Amino acid sequence: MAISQQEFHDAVLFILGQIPKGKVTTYGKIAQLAGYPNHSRHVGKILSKLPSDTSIPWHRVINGQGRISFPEHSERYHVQKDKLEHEGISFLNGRINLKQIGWQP
DNA sequence: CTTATGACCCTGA
DNA sequence: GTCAGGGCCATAA
Repeated sequence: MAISQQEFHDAVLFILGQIPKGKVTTYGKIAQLAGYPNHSRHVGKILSKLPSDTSIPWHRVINGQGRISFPEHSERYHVQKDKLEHEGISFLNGRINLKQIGWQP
């Protein structure tokens, strides 16, 4: 029996729920914690399929460069940035200091 | 089967 | 610090 992708999906959602308010993490980190180190892209894929009314804090996920993985002109970028700033996370030149507010289990 | 795409990551220049 | 190249894996055509 092949590895269940449902497990990966659930693991990602569970990990997202563990991220404390005011902290952020990266796609690769989530994939790693879920047990699939090389599935960073799939994390984003899962998030892209989440409904807009979800209670999952998807906005606490950014890329390894400390940047939001959306073009600055896009609507999603501003939504995520607004949510993060609302939690007290500060942006410096469009970037987040992962050293400071990067979540570590 | 091969290509193309995607909310990515690591390394080297 | 930024940028480009290669790698990674699942899905769609």
